[in-house]
Amino acid sequence: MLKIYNTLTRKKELFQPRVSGKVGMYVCGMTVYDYCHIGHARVMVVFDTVARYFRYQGYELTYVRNITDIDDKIIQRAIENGEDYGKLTERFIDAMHEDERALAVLPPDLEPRATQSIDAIIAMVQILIDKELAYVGTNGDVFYAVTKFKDYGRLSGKNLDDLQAGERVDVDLAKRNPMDFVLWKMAKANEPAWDSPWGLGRPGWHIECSAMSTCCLGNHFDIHGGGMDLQFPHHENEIAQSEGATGEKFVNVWMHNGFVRVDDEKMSKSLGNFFTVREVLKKYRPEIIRFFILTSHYRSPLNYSDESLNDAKAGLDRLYIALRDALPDDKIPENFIVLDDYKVRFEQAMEDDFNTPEALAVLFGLANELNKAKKHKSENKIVLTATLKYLGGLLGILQDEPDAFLKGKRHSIIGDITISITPSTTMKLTSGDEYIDQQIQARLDAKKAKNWALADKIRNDLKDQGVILEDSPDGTTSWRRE
RNA sequence: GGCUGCGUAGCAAAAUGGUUAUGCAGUGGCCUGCAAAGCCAUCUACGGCGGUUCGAUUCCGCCCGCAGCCUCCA
Repeated sequence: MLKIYNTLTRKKELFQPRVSGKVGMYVCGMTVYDYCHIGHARVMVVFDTVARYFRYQGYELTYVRNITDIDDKIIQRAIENGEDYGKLTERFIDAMHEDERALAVLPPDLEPRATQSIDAIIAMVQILIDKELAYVGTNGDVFYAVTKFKDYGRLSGKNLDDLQAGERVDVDLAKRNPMDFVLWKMAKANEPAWDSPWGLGRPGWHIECSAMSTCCLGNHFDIHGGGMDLQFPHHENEIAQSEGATGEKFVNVWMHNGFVRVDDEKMSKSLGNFFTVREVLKKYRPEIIRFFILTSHYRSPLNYSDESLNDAKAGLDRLYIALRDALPDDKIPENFIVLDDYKVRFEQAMEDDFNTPEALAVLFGLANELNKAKKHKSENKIVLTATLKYLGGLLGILQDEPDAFLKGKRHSIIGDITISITPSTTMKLTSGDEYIDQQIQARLDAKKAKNWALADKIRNDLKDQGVILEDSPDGTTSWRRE
């Protein structure tokens, strides 16, 4: 029984798909004028995890995540760069897809772009004008008349009187009401523009999402997601546009993920306190970032710091160490069994509004059992390993070979350029590993000769290079990177 | 100012009206030549004040503190 917190009702609700066995989910994606930061990574990972879980539950999911590839910031950045805006957005779309692959985020089923949805946008604006929910302002821009939509403010718990009392809205003389928002914006000279009944221009941001979601999923669909900050005005405006245009209910469940913070402040471009995914990938491997994001509930704030990333690394190491040497060749048997009690606990956690921290606690419990089974040479270790890896897979983690993960460089071997590699290839063993094996052999010889001083020196030297040696009871030595 | 939400041990982070969260770190033990890893044990908690209750970290009220939104933002 899957329960999801619905922003619209501020309650956890039992999830009931509109059509039995099917789910339509739309998530507001990126505006592509710069590299993705960790906040964007959180949206991708959170909703990827949600999508994976729906599929695991047997739902036929259509997951749509749009791309905003035309807006003021894109135009401004293109001018600054002296670059064609289309070239600019192509570059950052490619970069986004690289980041996505690195984080083991499965691509959405559909990825509509605003610039490829202009016809649908114009059609929707026209309907809103016909229904007198929208009007052409004195400057030629088309605006939505907010007061004409009776439920305006319901999602964000605001009402128009309060908003106007806030007095933080620029007074735009072209609008009838300061809260009215733009649906179609007239183009200035040399700006990218599309022909429309109201003249050359481009769509407003909010109408893009209404048009694209409706195009892909129909007038009424199950889930709409995005960051907390989109609640108002973006999602509020989407409801006004879509319900205004179609006369139908727009979305059943609204899901909003919490922010990534730095020093207790929202990570954002405007504050300038953001870390891009590729920056962080220089220090930490992609799976560590994904694990870090999953350590907190998706609606809670997530504080970004080196300390928390190091903790994530340590936790993930523990899981991989448990998986290491659990099976003769690290291969899960073909017809493996998943231990039911762990599976049930894991599912209970996930079905309680996607409680990934709790789900991870189940994995740690499993790791503890597995370590004991290994110690006692119990055959149970096979089924425990299979279960741990299987449940980890549902979260998009623990799919690497344990040795590849543990011996992989702490930071990705990818420079600025080649992040477009899958997580497992980033873990490829490097040539320096032969040297490590030689040193381990030398140390084993020294140990045999009871030359502890030499043995310890070798171990300490390797430690200084970030390599940790671990002797096992059978006389062999394994190693991993710090 | 209005509207949301949050405040859990050294750090991170869940659940819960009475019973072990979990991870990292610390302490003691086992294991080890010594370590590391692992296993066992263990110390640190529920912002403050009231109320409801046999009993509240958990429900209610007030206060304090923090964050987000009210303008583009995941």
